[in-house]
Amino acid sequence: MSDSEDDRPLKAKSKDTISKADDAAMDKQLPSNGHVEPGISMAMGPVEEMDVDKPTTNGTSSSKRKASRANGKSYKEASDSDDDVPLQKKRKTKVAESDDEDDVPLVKKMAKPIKATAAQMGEESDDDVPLGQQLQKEKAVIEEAATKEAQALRRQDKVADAKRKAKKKAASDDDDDDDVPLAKKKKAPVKKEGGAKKVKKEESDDDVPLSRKAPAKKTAGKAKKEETATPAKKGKAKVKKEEKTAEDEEAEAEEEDYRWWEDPTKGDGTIKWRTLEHNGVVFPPDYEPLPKNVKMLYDGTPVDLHPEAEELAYAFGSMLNSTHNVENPTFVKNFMDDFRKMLDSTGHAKDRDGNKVKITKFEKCDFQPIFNHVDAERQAKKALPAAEKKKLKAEKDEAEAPYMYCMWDGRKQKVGNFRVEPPGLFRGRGEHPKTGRFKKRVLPEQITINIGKEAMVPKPPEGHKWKEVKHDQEGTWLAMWQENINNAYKYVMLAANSDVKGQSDFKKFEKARELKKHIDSIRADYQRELKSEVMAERQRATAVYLIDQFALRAGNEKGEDEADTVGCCSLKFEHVTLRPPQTVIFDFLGKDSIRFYNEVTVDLQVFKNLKIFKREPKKEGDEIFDRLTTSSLNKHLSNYMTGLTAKVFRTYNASWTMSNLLKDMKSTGTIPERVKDYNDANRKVAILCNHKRTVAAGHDAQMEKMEDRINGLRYQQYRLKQQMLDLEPKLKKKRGEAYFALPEGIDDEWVKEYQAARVEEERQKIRKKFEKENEKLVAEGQKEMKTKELDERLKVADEMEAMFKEERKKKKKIEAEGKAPTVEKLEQSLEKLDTRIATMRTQAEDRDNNKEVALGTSKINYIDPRLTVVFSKKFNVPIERFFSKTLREKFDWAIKSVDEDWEF
DNA sequence: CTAAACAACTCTGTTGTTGATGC
DNA sequence: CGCATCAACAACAGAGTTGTTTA
Repeated sequence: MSDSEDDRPLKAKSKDTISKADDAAMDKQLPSNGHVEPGISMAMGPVEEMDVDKPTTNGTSSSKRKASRANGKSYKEASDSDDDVPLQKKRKTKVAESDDEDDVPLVKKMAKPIKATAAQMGEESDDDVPLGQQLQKEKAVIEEAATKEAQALRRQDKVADAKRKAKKKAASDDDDDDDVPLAKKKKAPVKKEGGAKKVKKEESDDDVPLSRKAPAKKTAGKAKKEETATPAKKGKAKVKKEEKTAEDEEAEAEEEDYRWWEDPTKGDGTIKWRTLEHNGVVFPPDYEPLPKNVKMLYDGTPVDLHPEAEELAYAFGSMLNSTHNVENPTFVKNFMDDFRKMLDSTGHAKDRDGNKVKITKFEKCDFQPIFNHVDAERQAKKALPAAEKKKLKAEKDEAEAPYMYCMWDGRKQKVGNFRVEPPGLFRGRGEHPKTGRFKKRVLPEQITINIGKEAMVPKPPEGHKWKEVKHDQEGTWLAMWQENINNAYKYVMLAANSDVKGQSDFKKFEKARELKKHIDSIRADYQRELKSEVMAERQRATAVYLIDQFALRAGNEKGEDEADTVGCCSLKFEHVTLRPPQTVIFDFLGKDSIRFYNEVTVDLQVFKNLKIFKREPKKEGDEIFDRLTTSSLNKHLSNYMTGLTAKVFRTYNASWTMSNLLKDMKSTGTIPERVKDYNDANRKVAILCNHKRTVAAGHDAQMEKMEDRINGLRYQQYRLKQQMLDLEPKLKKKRGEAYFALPEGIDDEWVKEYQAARVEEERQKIRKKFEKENEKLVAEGQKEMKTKELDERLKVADEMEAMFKEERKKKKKIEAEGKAPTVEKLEQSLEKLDTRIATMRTQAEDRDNNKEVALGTSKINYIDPRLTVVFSKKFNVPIERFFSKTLREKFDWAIKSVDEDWEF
């Protein structure tokens, strides 16, 4: 097959269309070319329902999905033999062999009859619904799908129409009240102006029409409101700033009872603010050259460096303890490249006699002196008296105070990241090709300021000027620059607890909730399109399936100079392994180079499709979805619902899962237990989203410690039992040998060690106490105690040791302890130990389960906070147990807006 | 008309700091 | 009660997604 028209001729591509014969061939489980693992069918057992997901028509309700994900079992017998059904619509759009042409225009494709759906629906059986009901349901769904499709078509036309109009009309701003997304309507004309403006500089800003017609009209109501509110508040805010005490802050919070989420004028619209005042950014401190006596060595010789070059050496030297970086060849190579370049441009290193030293080889560089110096400084800083530390912090806080807040439409708002990122060595994540390169200091000349037209522009540092000052009301950023490694944009924006961020967060979750209304038809559609003869369509349907079912990310294309990671659309041949009959194994690096590994059971059709997409001549390195891009996917999704994109599915599925888990929960028990119930649900969502973390360094040790403590308790139980025997030997017969035996996992060796540890512990305790008392005595000017006294005291431990020894020798004769011991009393202690062991076990399990799952990300970004508020109210757990202070501020809107009946 | 570039925003795990806890 | 330890938190900066503009 020749791919001559393709830009990347080496990449194999799928055919345009899939013939019936093609499809049929895939049914014979030829080990063919689809990289299929030999059949290992998994045991299939009944799967318990985990949530009350509304069953969807296709038998893949998300409840089953989740269950199958959780226990790795399939939920459906392979009963689906769709390909015997004649696909009557053999309407080939192209000759099968002509490759690489564009696909049929979307409209044409959409017009395809939905008969296939009907046929398919008929054969798939939803095992837990009676047949009669099932058929009815299916019929309804098919009809719905038909309507939806028609709607989608109409919508599409309209959008296209609107776009054409917009182009013609340019800046004219009349609204026709159709369902064309607002953003799109507005964006086109307004951005035109923006584009033109961009060429201009600050001084010509005056001729830019600030009062753009459209925005002015749109926000008229809001503006009025603001006019009355602003002056008063401004005045107060200023007074507050002078002496901001805790009480003031509180009073302010109380009077600031603005509920934007109830304000109908807030929300969409592209104008984000009317007035904006802020003080710009904080620059990192200038580089302070190292003291004269601290120098890096080259080939054993201390060398002098130009301060700019020294800054690089400093950057490398100060992270010598991070072997992960410093011993990474890419990191070292990139660093040395930049270091040498810097040396070339700033003049070479010199030895103490002023002779040039050409630094070339990393092996000859010794940064240890720099590290030692930095480390000493760090220690010194750490060792500073508390008062001193406090003072320094107060000074810093005061210096930064002006940058912490801005005035946004007259309201005081917290700024998120007002500090310009300091220079340093770039640490990409995963195997980033640019790791180790020097991220340069950002100069004011690179920074663009975005601020209100009337506001005072913050002064750049002495002798500098800003790159540009903008008044872009459509942007929510206050300042912006580009970093030199990837030319990535960096923005200074508001903090998460600000109104704007809250609003967009709110919108995000509302959008996810809206998806609920469309999800059934979307699922029905992709089920049908999984069998489309048009390759692009089939790939798209399969991708949507994966995104919906397994919470994959969209997966944009990535460049050569980025870490090699993928998402759904960019999955490659080697990332997906197929194991008949219908198991798919995903194994790839996703965002942040986090491994995504999942063995899942998929619909037979999906399995077959993946096999087709992997067909020859594709091989490792080739894309599975070669006819699909994230934009085409999102474009398709947006036909169902304004603003629907791949990422919305993640939000939707996460919140929907959480919602169902919480709905069914009857959390009783203590508050910690209820919190744990919540966290368990949280964890399921985190696993769904593949939110991982590296196992903490001390985790294993920690687990061992816990295990040891549990065993200690179990040994205590054993001793108690032996004591019972001491009191009542008959018990041995009554309860059986096993009852009195050493617990499993504990042997004589362990006991010996355990006892030795106890004895040692006791000794330490005594010594410590002794020393302390002595110190005190000295401090009071008295004589300290003799070592004899210590020895005397240590006798307690000696006795203990002797007793243990005796015990071990006699074997199983342990005398009952305590005053008036009875079997009953011992029994009681035994039970107490039982509960302690149980709680400790769950604690240990919990910790172990959590070792590589990060709960925070899903809590902060995916789970609708209102669900947490509902849980908190329903089960009477203070919200503080779930949301930290900052999170409570971020989710203020959620905390104040729902009662316990609210549903996602 | 694509593909790359530009732009702006969300999401992500790690790191440094802080506050609670246990001894 | 003072101290050390450790977990929880907030800050951080890199890595995605999405949409628009330009070559």
